[in-house]
Amino acid sequence: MTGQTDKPPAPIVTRFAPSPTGNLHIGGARTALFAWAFARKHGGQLILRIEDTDLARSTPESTKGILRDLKWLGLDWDQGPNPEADDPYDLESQKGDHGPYFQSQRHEQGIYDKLIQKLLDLGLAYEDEDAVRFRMDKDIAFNDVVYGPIEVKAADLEDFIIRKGDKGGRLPTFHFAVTVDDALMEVTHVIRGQEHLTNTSKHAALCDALGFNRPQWVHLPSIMNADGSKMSKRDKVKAARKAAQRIALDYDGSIERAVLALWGAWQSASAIHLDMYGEPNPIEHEETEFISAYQRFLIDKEDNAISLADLDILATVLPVIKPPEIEVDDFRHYGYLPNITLSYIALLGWNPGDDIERFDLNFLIDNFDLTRIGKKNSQFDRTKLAKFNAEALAEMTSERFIELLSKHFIEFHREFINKLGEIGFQTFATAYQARSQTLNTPAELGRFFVCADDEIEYNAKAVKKNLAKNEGEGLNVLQQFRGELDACVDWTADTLHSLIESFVEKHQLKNMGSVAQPLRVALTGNAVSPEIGPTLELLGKEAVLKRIDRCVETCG
RNA sequence: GCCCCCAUCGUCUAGUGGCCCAGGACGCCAGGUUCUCAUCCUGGAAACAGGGGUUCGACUCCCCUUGGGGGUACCA
Repeated sequence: MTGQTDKPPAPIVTRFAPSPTGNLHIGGARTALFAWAFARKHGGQLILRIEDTDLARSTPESTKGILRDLKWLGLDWDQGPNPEADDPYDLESQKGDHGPYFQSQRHEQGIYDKLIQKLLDLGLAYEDEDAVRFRMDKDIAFNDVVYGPIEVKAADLEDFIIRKGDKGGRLPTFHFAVTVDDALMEVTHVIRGQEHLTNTSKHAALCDALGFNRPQWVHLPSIMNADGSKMSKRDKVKAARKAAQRIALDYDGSIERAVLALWGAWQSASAIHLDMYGEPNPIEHEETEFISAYQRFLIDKEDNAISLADLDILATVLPVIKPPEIEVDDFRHYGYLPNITLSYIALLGWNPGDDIERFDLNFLIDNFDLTRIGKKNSQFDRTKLAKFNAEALAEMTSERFIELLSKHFIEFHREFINKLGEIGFQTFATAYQARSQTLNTPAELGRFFVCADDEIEYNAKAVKKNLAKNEGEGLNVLQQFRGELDACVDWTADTLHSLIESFVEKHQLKNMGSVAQPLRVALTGNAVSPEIGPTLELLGKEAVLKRIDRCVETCG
């Protein structure tokens, strides 16, 4: 009996190894997702390792941000920093037997220096001023699971730095640290972005020199912008700056005057808020804070990415700024659901092989397969994501939708909750569920629910079509129906709906729209709102009558 | 410049020599349902980058061109 041949298969170990130089990018999220799905599919392990060997750019805040973003997405890991720990750097709290999981800490433990010395002793590396270089003098061939066999000739290779000099704190470079850590942590599958494909020859050579087994390399095609350019956080700055410059140009190109005008707008908006709610605007800014945020993003330095906090400050008075979603946190901000975002990005470069596109994470785990990863870069299609998101929002129970929406609004659109109250907010949520692409949609479309009654601006086209046409037919209906509303004692959606129905019948009007449309213009300034019943109920009798009177006065 | 990689509807993709006058999804267009918007239903337009080979037969294999991406850092 030779049971020996039936060795248990080697456990799969994957890792996600971001460098903490900013928030988690949507491309990074997909890399993490694939590493996660592959490990889960095979009952293996996922390691989270923080590659903070760039002293100048790495920050603890970025590490925390990445942990937060992964948590929001719902991705977990078996080894690495503990997301629940107050200080993720704390050695005691890190999970796993192959720690520490921060490269800066591994460096402090001498892990890299010991192996660099070994290479030096073997004559495979040499000192170059205060740095150390590795000799690349042989042809290198390796296999990539996605891209197949790759060969690089020695002539095209150069000796490269494996340990930085004093300037870089004598830390190992990325190439050295990844190779060593992947081997020491017993990683079997290195899943990462395609930008590392060419450099993999360095890692293969290093593995050989150090006597490590080479892992399986799995390089993923890149995710690009809709115009085919590389998707990067700079896009956000570009969009914001463009909008800001457009505004500045409206003020004779004088930035100082644009800033003053914006600040004025901000202050009057705050005053209105105080007037409406009897309490100060929950988002408060100092004048200096506001101006410096504005100036920071006008500075023409693309690497200097604007912070989300700065954007928030500006976005409160610059509704025109809607930067493209690039980072995971942006998607949260704009109200996309984490699981939908994940299943959508899974489709960028991977598919289950049949026509199934709507699937959940369990389906992904069951069906994920490295051989079905494509080679072509793909462009990120926000419209398609939005559609998937809208479907998910529409399908869920209204209880669930209310729960998610109120969570989102407490964080980002507090004023709606303050104004509508708990019960009103539920009605509001239900009214918008089927109309929402994201959790932000109700805030965008339902602005009129929270603005002051005398703040409604009447859209000329809507007025013409629904009020003025046929010698003021709509206006007449509006005035007549106002009497019915004034007399209404049971101010609920159902009653109000019936009220319109019987009014239509009594006056032999064409349909509900004959009343609902003039009402919409009076209440919202436009011809669009949720169903008229709930809209009336939410606004309340007093506001409805006030708005009708003002509309008749203004448009009559 | 040099090196590596990639190439099917606008976009994400299915397709591994005959099942393909190329299928699905998002978007788009037209019509229908509807109090507006959205949803929903029905239908439609829309692609194998170009040129050479190989083969009885190429979207599928090979070569070239073109286009795109990446690398060429004491960034990762």
